[in-house]
Amino acid sequence: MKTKTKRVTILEVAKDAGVSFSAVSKVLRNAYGVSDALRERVNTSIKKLGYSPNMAARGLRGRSFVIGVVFPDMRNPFLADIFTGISSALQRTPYQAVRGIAGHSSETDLTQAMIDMQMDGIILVSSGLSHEQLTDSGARIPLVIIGNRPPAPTTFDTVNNNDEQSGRLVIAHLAKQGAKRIAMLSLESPTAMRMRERGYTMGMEENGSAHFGTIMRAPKLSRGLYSGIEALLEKRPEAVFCWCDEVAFETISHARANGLRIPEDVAIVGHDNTAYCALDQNSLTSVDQSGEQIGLNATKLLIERLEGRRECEQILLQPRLVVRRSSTIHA
Amino acid sequence: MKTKTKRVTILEVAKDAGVSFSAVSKVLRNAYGVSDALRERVNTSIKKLGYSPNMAARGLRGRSFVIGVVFPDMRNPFLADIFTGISSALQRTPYQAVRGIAGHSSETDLTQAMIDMQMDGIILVSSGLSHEQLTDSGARIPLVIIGNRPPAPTTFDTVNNNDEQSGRLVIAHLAKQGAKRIAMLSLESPTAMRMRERGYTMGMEENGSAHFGTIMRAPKLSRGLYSGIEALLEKRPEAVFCWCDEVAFETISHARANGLRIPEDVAIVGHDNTAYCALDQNSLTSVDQSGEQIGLNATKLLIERLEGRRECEQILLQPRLVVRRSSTIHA
DNA sequence: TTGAAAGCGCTAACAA
DNA sequence: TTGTTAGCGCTTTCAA
Repeated sequence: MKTKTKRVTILEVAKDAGVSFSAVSKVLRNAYGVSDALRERVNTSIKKLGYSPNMAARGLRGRSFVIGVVFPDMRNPFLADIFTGISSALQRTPYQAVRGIAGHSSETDLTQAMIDMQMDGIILVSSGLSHEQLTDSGARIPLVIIGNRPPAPTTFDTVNNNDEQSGRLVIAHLAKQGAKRIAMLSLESPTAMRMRERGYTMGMEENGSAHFGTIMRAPKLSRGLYSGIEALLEKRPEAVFCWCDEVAFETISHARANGLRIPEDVAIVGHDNTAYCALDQNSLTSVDQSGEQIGLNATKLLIERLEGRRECEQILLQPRLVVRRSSTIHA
Repeated sequence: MKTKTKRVTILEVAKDAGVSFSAVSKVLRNAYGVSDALRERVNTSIKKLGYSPNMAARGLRGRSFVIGVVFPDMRNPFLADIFTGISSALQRTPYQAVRGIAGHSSETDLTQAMIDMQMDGIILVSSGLSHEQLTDSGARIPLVIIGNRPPAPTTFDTVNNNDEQSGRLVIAHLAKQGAKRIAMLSLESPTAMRMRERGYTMGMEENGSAHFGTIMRAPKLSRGLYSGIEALLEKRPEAVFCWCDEVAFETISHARANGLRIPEDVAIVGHDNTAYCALDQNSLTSVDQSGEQIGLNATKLLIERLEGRRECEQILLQPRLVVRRSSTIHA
């Protein structure tokens, strides 16, 4: 077995600086009662020896100053936006940098693993966990949930896009252009999707076309989606509202392959306004929910929690529609 | 400050099972000299109490059984493939699950942070670090580098796609269709790109069209790329070989926006064969370098290292070309 | 086959 | 203002 290279410890720094090792710890923690001279001396030694604190040891006693971020997968570029928000929010705080963590194991395992690694708090994105599981996790560690709206959280905070609003924005936009037969491609698990569907349904009702509505739900891993999209397109809807941009891109692909023109034969709208929407070959109308803002807010909430807040807080952000060619029926 | 919920420790398990706490530790580590009866009893208590070992404390003494994965960013879907490979490789080993970590801080900081968190080893993907920095890191912690081919590594292992081959495959394919003026859009930092460029150059020479070659390098964050692509397209090359699919998609977008037909006016080839290539609106010819295989191999190497191997190893994988409409000039 | 005891590197009372 | 002293939860000798 490989012998790990010996690290510089707080003890060696203390010896080098000619002080007690707890003095070094104090400097590290910005604790009270350290003279400038001592601080200076210690800092010099730290730099000289290239010391850096051992997080594991640190976490064993107090806080580790590391927060964990759990993503369902890495493939959705929208998640990257959220992470950007988290990163920049952390930069302005006295806290250590983020460590974003994604994995393939089950979310419960991952969350547990993070607790095991002494993370101070966790941000869970688009989790498929039940309300009960979330409540349980929240009782064990400070927790912020993104993209999931449980009825009445008691142990954790949430940050969400106003998904009803998303659905209504889309339907209003399409209805204004005269569309009636508007279908929706949704997703099975996260509760945020239920909200988006509700917005869609409300919109359809306001539009007086509820009768023409169809919601099709796909399982998370967009496998069986293919046949689903084909089947949906065969019904010749005037427009399709897709729960995320990736699915919308695929719908565009299928429509084209079947000789349908976009938006003349079928208008398509996505959600998240990810970078690819702007590409000429997609030119996809999409709902922008600012992942960066979401990440920013989630981090803010988590830090407040770590600092002592006990009551739960819920944040709801407003989306906006970015219109492009894919839904501009009458140009 | 929030008081953390008390965790179940090894001590409580010991009490519950009526054994010494070191006996529990032995069961946990599958150490020698534990009777089946004792093991049984301890395991029952572990399940009953829902105990799970504290990684930080464990890492303080021995191995943490956690390995870190550093990605340059989250936006390239090819990186997700690599992560898939790493995950599945770890599933078959006696080692703990992976924790993939991505961040915005500098790579050196991240690597350091991982060492601080007691990770046993690190996989660095598409790192921009210098050979010296890599050598230094490799001396401190078991290290595997992906997508970077330093001349003669002495402290770490590498797994790479045969990037020269990638370049040659593309040029051969285009040359066979009569193309001469083939441009390449490359990237500044990682050395893997230098290899890919070399393959391109060699291909152009074999094709007798070295004279017509142009390599344009973009900085990592595809910002200034836009104007670059425009400028490149204005020279009206017959084909453009892009260092990755994302850039190829953007090139397609610009070409279309400028009224160029693909592939009649300009053929386009990408690299990585990511999922979007197959979409009808892209139908992008691309080099497949199997991220999953790369991740798998990297993990294998890292585990070998952790188990004691001292000599460095280099693995080179062969790419293959997946032809689609974007480069089928004569259909 | 089991258990006792000594740390790993650090934080956070407490004493000096 | 500084240093002393307990641990945090675990691994790993070494005795019993």
